[in-house]
Amino acid sequence: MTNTIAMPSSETKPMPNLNDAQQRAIYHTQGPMLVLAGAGSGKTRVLTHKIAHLISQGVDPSQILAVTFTNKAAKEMSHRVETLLGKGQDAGLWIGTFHSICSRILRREIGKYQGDSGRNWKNNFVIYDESDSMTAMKEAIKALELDDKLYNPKNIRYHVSNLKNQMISAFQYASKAVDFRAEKLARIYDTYETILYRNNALDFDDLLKKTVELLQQNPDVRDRYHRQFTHILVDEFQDTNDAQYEMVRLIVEGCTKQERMQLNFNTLWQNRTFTVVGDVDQSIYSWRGANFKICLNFQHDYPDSQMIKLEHNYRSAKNILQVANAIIENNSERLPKELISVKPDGEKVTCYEAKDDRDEAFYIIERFQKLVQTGKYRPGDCCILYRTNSQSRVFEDILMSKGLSYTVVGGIKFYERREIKDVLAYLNIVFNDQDAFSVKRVLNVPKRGIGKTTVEKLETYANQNGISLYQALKQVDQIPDISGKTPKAIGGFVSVIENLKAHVENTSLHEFIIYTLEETGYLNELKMEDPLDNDGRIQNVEEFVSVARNYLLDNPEGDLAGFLTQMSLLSDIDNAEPAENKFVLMTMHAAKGLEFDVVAVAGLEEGLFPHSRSLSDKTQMEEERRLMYVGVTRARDHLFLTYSRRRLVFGEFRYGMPSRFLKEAPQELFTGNYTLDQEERYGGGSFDDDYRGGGYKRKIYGQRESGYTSSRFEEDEPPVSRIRPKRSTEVLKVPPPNLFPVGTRVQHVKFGQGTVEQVIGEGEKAVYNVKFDTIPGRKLLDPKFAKLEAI
DNA sequence: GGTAAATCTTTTTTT
DNA sequence: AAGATTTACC
Repeated sequence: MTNTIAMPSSETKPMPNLNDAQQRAIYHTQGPMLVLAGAGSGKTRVLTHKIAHLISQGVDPSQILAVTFTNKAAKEMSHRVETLLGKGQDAGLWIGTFHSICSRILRREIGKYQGDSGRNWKNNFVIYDESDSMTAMKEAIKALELDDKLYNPKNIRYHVSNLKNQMISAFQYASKAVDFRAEKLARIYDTYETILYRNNALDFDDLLKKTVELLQQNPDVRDRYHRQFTHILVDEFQDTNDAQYEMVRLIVEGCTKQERMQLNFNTLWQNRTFTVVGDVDQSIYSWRGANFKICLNFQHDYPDSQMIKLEHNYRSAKNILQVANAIIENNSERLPKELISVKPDGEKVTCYEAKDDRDEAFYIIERFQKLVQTGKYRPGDCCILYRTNSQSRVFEDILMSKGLSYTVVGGIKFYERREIKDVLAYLNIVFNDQDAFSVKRVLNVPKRGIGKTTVEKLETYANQNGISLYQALKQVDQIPDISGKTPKAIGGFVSVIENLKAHVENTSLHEFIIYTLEETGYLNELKMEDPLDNDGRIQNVEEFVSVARNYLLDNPEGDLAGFLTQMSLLSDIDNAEPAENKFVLMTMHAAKGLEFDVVAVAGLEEGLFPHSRSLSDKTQMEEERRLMYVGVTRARDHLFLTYSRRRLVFGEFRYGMPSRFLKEAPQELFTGNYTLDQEERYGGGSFDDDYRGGGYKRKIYGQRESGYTSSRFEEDEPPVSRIRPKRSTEVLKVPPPNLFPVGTRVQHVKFGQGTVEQVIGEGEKAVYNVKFDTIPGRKLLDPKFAKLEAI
């Protein structure tokens, strides 16, 4: 980093190493501004310098609100501001994700929030993650005695989440319900809300929605934050959703949407900064409610806003950037822009066709090793990117077998592990004993002899008497049906919790967690279960204690509330320690905002990337393409793009065609063994015969021969697909292999037209998973029996 | 109420 | 193929 520059004392003395557009973005501090910042254009630098500039101009840090996309980005940004200004100079700055900023506001103000049907949360609310929210949704559907086949909890949760992101309440949704199903949905939504309310819990979407409603309902609260935050900056603006935008708008303008008409923007913008930074081409979270049209509409919402484009890319070699530019040009919904690379051409982009997923992993890892051997790169500079988390497995297997160390970012998150959730459940109960989910989770962990039927009786009693589950536990003696040893066991649990409650005040956080682990007998049970800690559970629990200790070191004022909040909102990427001796693996979503010298994008196959769920929808396909753009633009020096002819999914081989994204790039920028042309691929001959080696290509091929022998022979002739073993001996007309590759449009006599989403099994035994346009769900069809025609 | 066996489900991306 | 969840039996 070249950030050893002193801050200028006035606006007339520009900072060195910043280009003209960057400087204009930094020094414009009056009024709204949209910064369209392409990948690698120094967006983070602009934001940090702008914050530092504001503070150096006398703005109190507590007047600045900076919103980032991840907690890690927040941490990094405040660190960089400190580097620019000196330690502690940024004290009081509000910086964090929308979710963490909203929790901070709600912890203070939720008492003033008026929920529907008089539901008023208390400030010791707990935050439910996706799985808790899922449990609540299942409970809601069950409570209404609805069939969870017809009302799929996952589906409905997704639907409710979307409604919340659009600020639509159950009540509002019910009033507009047009059919029977919508009415039921509204009922489920409302029941779900009731369950969360009874547990004094909020889900992720509530953090945003309830903050917005709080600000709408209370002019005094709104005005307080409006006065405080005179300088607001939002990063990754293209991934903002409606609720988030409305929250920012409420604080920036200090008025409701209705009052907005009378607002005098001329006076509003005096000494007020509102800067949003984004790149429409990198909008990859629409499935989470993000709406990049907010970005496109910004100038319409704020006609007096300034707009600045950062179009110089300081990150990627020219060849890499050209590939990215060529691919993204295939999107129609975008603001035209061409990123200009300031770096040399660099090497050609390598495109590799692997025999299978293992071959692909071997190839990438060996190429990475070669680059590390040159001494120019460390393993930590090399990153493997993929579409789905499940793809990490093959890479991990092979890295492990080679004895190489690696970090997987994402996937199973630390705090989603069973033992961590158990400990967190105890802490949650101490903090908020209304949280019935946590009570249920650990009531019998460690085993206390309290079973399912007992829990059901307790719940019934609690519901009948309008008390919380924990209150019911306390009154167990008055519940007629529970007898024998059970009341004593329950009493034991209650006294453990009461004992913990008595200790929480005067014990430091990590000591309290250790106390909890011992007092509850949880640690003992772990030790009994697995004395050698083969599963690493004890280690994870110990790690958790360290997490708490670190939290206290970072936040000297921190308490249980703050710790629990942070634990709920922390994502895996936030914890990812940059270790220079470890290869990095992650999804392209997780890679947003990061950069690496060496990058491989793996699994470039139709149906995987672009994902099968996006094949038939133009909007979704464009989002996949933006994701590809994000992946490619992570690379500084070297880029590998790979795909496999077949891959093991759910224990079956699946066949795919090379991703369309590869074909969208100018082929003269590629090198490698690829064959993207379908006619050539199926014109006859095996893959190996088909190989047309040139100098460089042959070298790769040679490596492959020597390096991947074991994988080639072990897997070359896989056991016959098990999908249709019974009929396989019958003499039938055999369709050629991959008659209908993934993505093919097909016609069926009965079902009409559809798209092939998967090919399961090999050649003649292949069956095709087809999504028909008019029928919900997918149909598994065998062309030997079903009349299928490509159209 | 607890265990072992059988069966179902998973893989889109995440605050 | 692996994990989670449900069921069957003690």
